[in-house]
Amino acid sequence: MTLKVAIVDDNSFLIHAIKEKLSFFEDVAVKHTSLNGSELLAKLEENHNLDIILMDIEMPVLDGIETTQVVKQKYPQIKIIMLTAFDNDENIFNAIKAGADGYLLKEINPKDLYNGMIETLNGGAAMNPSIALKTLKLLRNPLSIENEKDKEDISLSKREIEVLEQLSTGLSYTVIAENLFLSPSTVRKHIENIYQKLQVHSKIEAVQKAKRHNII
Amino acid sequence: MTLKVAIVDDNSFLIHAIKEKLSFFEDVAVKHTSLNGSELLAKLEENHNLDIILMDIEMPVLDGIETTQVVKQKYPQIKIIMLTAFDNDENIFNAIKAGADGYLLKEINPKDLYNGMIETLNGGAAMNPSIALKTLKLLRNPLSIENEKDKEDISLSKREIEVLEQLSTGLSYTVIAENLFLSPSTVRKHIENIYQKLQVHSKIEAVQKAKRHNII
DNA sequence: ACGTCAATTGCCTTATTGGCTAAAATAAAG
DNA sequence: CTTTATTTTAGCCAATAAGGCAATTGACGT
Repeated sequence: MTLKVAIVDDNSFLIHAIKEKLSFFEDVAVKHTSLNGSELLAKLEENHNLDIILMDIEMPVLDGIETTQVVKQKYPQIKIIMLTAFDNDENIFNAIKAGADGYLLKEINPKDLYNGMIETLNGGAAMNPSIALKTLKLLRNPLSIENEKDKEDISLSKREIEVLEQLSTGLSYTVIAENLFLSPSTVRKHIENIYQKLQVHSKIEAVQKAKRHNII
Repeated sequence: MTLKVAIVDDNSFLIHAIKEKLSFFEDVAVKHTSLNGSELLAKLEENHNLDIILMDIEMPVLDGIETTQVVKQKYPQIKIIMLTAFDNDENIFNAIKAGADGYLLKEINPKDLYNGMIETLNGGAAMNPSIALKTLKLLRNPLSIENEKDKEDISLSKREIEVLEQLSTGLSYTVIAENLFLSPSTVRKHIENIYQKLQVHSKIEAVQKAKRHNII
């Protein structure tokens, strides 16, 4: 069974270098490469039969963090390993939050890269030791996590937040209606509006997005 | 320059096994071994000229976590790698908090153990990929750190966890089926079984329970 | 008084979900 | 090579969710 890989990097020389490293391994097939996140997403729309994406972070149009977020949302089964030149804390943490399954540095040798990919496929995480240390530090220092520039301002009304709170516990429309002394129709309308504002289309997405934005 | 190592483990057979693994490497010298934390601390009082301590967690008298804390307090320059049979989240997190520089599993092969030690000495962190994954999960989901104690043993199959992962991003049955190259019926059956095992009756509840139990 | 906006409710239609039963194909274990 | 567990598929049915459209109420500020 060959390993289906995609590479995303705005530097075509580096793409070539990575392909070179992977060329040593018979069971690795580079399906396609992209110069930025949007290009990758377009290709995934066509065909998402991939095992691993090797992703750069600094890219124009759509960077590696945002791309990771989108890909993980739509195709959680595809493993994503960040493969980047820099290893500053913010990048690392954001990549992890976005759902990256590993974080390696570009100067990695072919064998380690291959091993990392295999281990990731087998349900582990590929990590450069220096990166691993940073994650340990982040864990020791939970304060450093709380956090940065985020969030477009999403303004939900008081009532909408109440509904969202109930939603987050897994209750059905009718039960929420009973709890808040409303008609089911009202609850549904509120939820409809919440979906609008959060730009989502289901309970789970709404709850998760709200949690990420600290609304609930 | 030889690497000065100490081993702490209450099982003398395992100490022997570790020494065996290290014996392949010329530049590694096992300075002394101890059967528990207090014994180690006593030896360090005499002489703390050490590079690395390989430390078990489960030990009588003074366990690996507490010992790590004390050693790191008194001799922060000594690197400590937890070398243990178990990899439950609580142990990992506590070891990290205590100041461990790495976390490996006992079934590790000699070469990886050696590499891990070298990388730790060079300012990185030694980490088993499965452990690395757990640290990532802990970072993504800081809440799961607290609620570690109360986990009834929930055993989901590999496939069920995959499905659950997809569920957690808010995808519908049909999309999950597409992503995993399954029929929607299969996905639905898996989800049904997941609900059984988790004792829940909806997507949201399943995802939340799974998160709390650090399954995803 | 007027416009705006949050909150409220209803109806209709389609899509998705959850529960139940049944069974075949694989994979893992002994 | 059986036994066992996992993975796979399907069809049926009731309940729930989601999206669109229309409309009423009350509070707020200008």
